[in-house]
Amino acid sequence: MGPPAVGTPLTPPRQGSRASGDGDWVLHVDLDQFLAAVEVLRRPELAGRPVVVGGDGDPSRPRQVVATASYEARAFGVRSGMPLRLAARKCPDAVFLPSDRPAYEAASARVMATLRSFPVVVEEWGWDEAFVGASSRQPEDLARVLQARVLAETGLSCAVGIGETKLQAKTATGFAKPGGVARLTRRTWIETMGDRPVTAIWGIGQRTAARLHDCGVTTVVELAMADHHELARRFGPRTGPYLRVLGLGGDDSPVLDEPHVPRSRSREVTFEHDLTRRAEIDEHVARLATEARGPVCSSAGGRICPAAFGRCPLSERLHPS
DNA sequence: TCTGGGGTCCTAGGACCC
DNA sequence: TCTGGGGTCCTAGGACCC
Ligand SMILES: Nc1ccn([C@H]2C[C@H](O)[C@@H](COP(=O)(O)OP(=O)(O)OP(=O)(O)O)O2)c(=O)n1
Ligand SMILES: [Mg+2]
Ligand SMILES: [Mg+2]
Repeated sequence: MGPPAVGTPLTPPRQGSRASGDGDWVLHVDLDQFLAAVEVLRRPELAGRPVVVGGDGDPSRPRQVVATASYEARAFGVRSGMPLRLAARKCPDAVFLPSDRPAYEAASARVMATLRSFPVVVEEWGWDEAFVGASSRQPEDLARVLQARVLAETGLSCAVGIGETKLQAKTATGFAKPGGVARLTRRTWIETMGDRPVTAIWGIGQRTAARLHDCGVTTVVELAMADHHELARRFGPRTGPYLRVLGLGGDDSPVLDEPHVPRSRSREVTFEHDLTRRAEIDEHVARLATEARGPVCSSAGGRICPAAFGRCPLSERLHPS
């Protein structure tokens, strides 16, 4: 989440048209151990076992990472983004599986279709999550109905967060994992999140946290109380004040049901051994560019990015043919 | 153990125009 | 002859997320 498209609301989250009017709620649905769950669905004998999905599924090969790990594998310390070989050390008995995008895309589509079958507004966010805008006296009841329907239709379980803002709902989902329902509101935001580090907020990572630390802001409540002039000076006229809005639990930006229109497409690959010959590099760059561009008649652009870890990635925008 | 691949949005700065 | 300020459009790169 970046700054709001227009203006810079400095007031605390307020009642919004769709987000937080009386009886209006934002729900955030996030599937549990998504890729691993999809794999277990097709191979039920894996249920209860540590499962690690990532790369080509061969943990003896370098330059591959974990996409996700089942909760059983997480108990051994395996996490998304971790080198596959490290995962194999931490959990030698895990079942390692290659990533199968088409299967996950199909599962994701079924989940989204299930959510859209309700009289609610659905905003997809990535493969395995969605914001749901709904009017409900008992949002927890609605959450459980959504969970039951998703499970019945797809065999997948999910957690649901409830809030007056997207940020509250998204954050609440973390407390609902796995399979549960949790609510976070303006009233409970500071008591729940106040003492946590600013990185607990969706959209604030290590770099921003380090810069905030330089101006004495470490926790969420400190961010919520920070001087927005100071933040504006350090982070810019839009980003600075918006950071404080995040500290306060987010704004009333609505759940949008517009069909997702991809902004970009890209292809990139990391080679087991660095490429050294110029001709070889050119060959792969050309191939990736062609793949990114897609079918001849496609009107989408894309990026190529010949890069090595720790070096400068180079990229260039491609244009519709 | 040695760090993927696919995205999103924002900002800075250059080109160009008035 | 030099210069200003503002606006729009574009891209590379940064930061973040799943
Ligand atoms: N660094 C990451 C993080 C996530 N993913 C993929 C694999 C995950 O299965 C999926 C969803 O991400 P989540 O953060 O929602 O993680 P999970 O759904 O796997 O687990 P959780 O139950 O914690 O949501 O996105 C990935 O490829 N690389
Ligand atoms: Mg998930
Ligand atoms: Mg997710």
